[in-house]
Amino acid sequence: MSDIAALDKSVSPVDKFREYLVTKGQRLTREREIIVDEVFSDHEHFDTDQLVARLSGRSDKRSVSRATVYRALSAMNDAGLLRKVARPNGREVWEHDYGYPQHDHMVCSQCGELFEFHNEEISSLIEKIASAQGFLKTSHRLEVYGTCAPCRRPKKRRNHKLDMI
Amino acid sequence: MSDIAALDKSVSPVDKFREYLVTKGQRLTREREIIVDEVFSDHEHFDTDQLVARLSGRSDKRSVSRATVYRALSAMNDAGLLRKVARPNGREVWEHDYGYPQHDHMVCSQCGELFEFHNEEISSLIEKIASAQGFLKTSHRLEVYGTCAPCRRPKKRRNHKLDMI
DNA sequence: ATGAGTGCAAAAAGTTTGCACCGCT
DNA sequence: AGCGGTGCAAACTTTTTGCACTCAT
Repeated sequence: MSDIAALDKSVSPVDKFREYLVTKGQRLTREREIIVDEVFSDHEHFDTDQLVARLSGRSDKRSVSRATVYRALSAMNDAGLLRKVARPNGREVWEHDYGYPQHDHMVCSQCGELFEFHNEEISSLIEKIASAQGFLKTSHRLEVYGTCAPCRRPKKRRNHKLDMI
Repeated sequence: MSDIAALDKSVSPVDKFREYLVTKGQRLTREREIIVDEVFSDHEHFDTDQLVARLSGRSDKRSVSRATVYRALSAMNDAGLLRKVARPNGREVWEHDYGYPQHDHMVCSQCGELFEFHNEEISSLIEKIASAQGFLKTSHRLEVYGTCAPCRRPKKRRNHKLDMI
């Protein structure tokens, strides 16, 4: 059901958002469209402030205020377009939840890098455990912490994102 | 190794904390001891503000300031006594990580209730996936979202924590 | 037209920090 | 004495909100 919709690439993120907004009696404004465009222009993880930096204070007609970005992200989250994920150092990060296969994350405590992985067994196992307790699962969030392969071989120093804070 | 220590009930949280502090050249002050006592007096999840409310502004000799509570929680986290977990509605919550068996959480989106569960299969599966990618796992955090059993039978209204915000 | 949406600035919420004073070792 | 710790208040960071104006339907 929702899985099918989520994998149906024929409906663009913007259209998906519009569909959601309609059901809520809300509108797809120019600002919201700009934000969706920007957010889905690549598959990178991003935090709210990064997005605000990219969108606000522009000189052209594609500038959006901080408040509107916050409001839009919240709506996109409710619409199923985005979800919040792992924080390499306490910060929340957004990622696409629509048109992107289900996956989880490994977070390197050394360099802060995020690694995505998908495993069917885990999903079904979680599903099984939940239903066994009468819990109706809608989603899950799994983060594995530790040290990534590159950081485990200390040949030379690598990019320590965590140090850059 | 660290698993063994974590399950060794002969070392109290306070002692565990002292051990950690010594290695850091820090001290187990009266305030820190009060905080550890309070935090380990029961197994409930709590947020920082709740703890501050219980500890600051007291008239007796067991009053601790907000800043000190924040500083102590951070240290206890580093010491392995506490860890942050699921936020039923965006808030971070603390729980015991020391002397308490590994477990994960199901979060009810309806009432906000947290349900703990433990499953060995999941842990080993995660372990397997991580090492397959050369990732050295130290810990994980899994949250399952959905609707809990009580909230699924809509006989009558129940405590909606989420509404109380 | 009309109700939702936007920008701006102020306010809230949550957490950190500078500093003078306190106390353990 | 010397260094870490505490309390307090100010500063910060991040997110939310009130309000007058704008715009999508």
